[in-house]
Amino acid sequence: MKLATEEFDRISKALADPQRREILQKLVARRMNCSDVHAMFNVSQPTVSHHLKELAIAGILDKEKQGQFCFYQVKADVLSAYVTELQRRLGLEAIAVAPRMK
Amino acid sequence: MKLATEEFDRISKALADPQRREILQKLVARRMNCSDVHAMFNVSQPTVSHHLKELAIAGILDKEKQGQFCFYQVKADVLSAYVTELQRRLGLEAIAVAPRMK
DNA sequence: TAAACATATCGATAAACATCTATATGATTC
DNA sequence: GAATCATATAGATGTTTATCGATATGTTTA
Repeated sequence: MKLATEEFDRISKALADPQRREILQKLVARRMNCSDVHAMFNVSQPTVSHHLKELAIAGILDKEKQGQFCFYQVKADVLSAYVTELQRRLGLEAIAVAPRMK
Repeated sequence: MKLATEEFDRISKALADPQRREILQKLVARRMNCSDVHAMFNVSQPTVSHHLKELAIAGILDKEKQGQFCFYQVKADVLSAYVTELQRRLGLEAIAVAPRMK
């Protein structure tokens, strides 16, 4: 998977906010819905919703509606492609990067 | 080299601006001074100076004064540490990441 | 020493953005 | 169907930030 420059920059921006980065890290550990995430941080529910949306728009979260709940989970392949592209742009040799096993 | 969270976040922010990212990429290719960089982009000299400063503060550029010139070059070890830490936080297995040979 | 050059800083401006409260929308339950 | 719960949207606010022109500072050259 090859990321276009706009996608790459969008992801970089999505990762640049510490609050959003922390939310993302929680979702790396496990798939969660909005209120699960909300319960983990001292920010309002709309703020969480906003950050999840940004991460989803950037393409690194998958959004899945189940009844009244809305589950978000990381797209490991996109994250992997991002890191690979980052290494390329930074002139770092990537010998290999693979998604962690479940 | 292990990056603290503040250093990590600072680097993430430094990489998040497209203009700054492009400047950084030029410096990955070769060490340059401020006016060399300025000549490559359609932004003012103070803007270039500002971005270089941000990248240096984030710890990913080394600043070396030579007479009236000021050379900047990437710190490959810091970039490498950043990518490794990013992989860790994103749950991606890094099999190996090494600075490119000169 | 004056002029030219390289870089940094100052102060201003406009845009982006993180956050909030209030509210709307949609799904479940009693 | 009314109340409750989950999530999203709207609108406002304060902060950060990318950018600029003007200028200061320091270095080289004529």
